[in-house]
Amino acid sequence: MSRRNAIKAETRAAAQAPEAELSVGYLMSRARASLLSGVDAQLEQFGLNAMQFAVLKHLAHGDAGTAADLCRVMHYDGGSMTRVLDRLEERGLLRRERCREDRRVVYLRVAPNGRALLPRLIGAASGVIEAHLAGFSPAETEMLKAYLKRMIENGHAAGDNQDSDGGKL
Amino acid sequence: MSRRNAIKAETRAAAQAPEAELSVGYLMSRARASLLSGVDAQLEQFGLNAMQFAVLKHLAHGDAGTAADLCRVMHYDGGSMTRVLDRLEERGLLRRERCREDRRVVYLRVAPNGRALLPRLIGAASGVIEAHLAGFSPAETEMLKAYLKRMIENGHAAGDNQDSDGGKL
DNA sequence: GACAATTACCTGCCGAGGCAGTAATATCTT
DNA sequence: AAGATATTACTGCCTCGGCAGGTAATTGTC
Repeated sequence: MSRRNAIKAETRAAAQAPEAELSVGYLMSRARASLLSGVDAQLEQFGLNAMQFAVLKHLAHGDAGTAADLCRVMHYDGGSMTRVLDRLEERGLLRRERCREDRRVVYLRVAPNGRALLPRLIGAASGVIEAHLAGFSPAETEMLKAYLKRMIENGHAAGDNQDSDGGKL
Repeated sequence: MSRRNAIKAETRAAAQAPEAELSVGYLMSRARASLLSGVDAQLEQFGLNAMQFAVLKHLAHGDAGTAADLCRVMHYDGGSMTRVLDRLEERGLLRRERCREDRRVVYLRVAPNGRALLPRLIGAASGVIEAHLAGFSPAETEMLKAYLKRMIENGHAAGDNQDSDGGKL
């Protein structure tokens, strides 16, 4: 009944209304959601989700050796990280090993299982990203990444959220 | 001392490893999170969050008149939408009005309160986005948006997630 | 008119992520 | 040495968003 498909479609050539930039955030949310759900769908066959995969990848790559490092590198919450690691350990893809010199620390080691699985995980996840970047020239992909990095740095500078990494990413 | 400092940091500058594209998703998540938390922080003074604001804006702009329309336009879950609308109604920014011809439908009307508040909300939210886009030329902003739209369409085509809109966006 | 299918809205449930607080350990200050 | 501070990992608690189910109302089919 009456359904008005009133999608205004935002005459794109027109003057920049003050809320015009809002669509950037909107588009980013949508693109990210599509990416994420695609990766999750691909990884479902392995019983993992995107976050668990990302953690495993960072660990295998040597980006971090402890949960705290991982949180700093990935800008991720410590409490949630504990639960992600629990899951990876349950799955037998990861081992926790208490450090002897500093008994607060728990070293994280990717189990052989996890290391063996990783290539397939990377393949599945990369496939989704590549599909989303279909038609992008390498230069365009780099441009997109550069834009995103600039936005992140701008947000960082604006103090919206802060953390004390050196800014190297 | 004898701490482990195992952070490798691995300046991986070049060579497109298969997981290189993964950083696109990573950067998008970070940029979006920064944007979102910034907007939420700005809107906190009004007792609203980004989603509630977005809904109010869409309604005021005439993009939708019912919850179902809103969900289609914003690609948002119906159950969650109910709760967002509950909150807006509690705050007195929105009125629900049952349709007489089709008693399933509830019309959503922005209350005078909400309409009066909206400019300030838009200002606060736009400020955050503008801060994140500092240094972007209009052409660059448009380029970024175009990239994001292409990614969304690609994801749509890949069937990662689907919905039956005409593909106009 | 009776039945199925669809639509709109709402509710319950679950996983995910952020935040605060805790216990254990290590480091710094006095 | 003793207390204050910091760090690591972990645990509740909260909100949010997606999904499945449920009810009411409309539409379509026979």
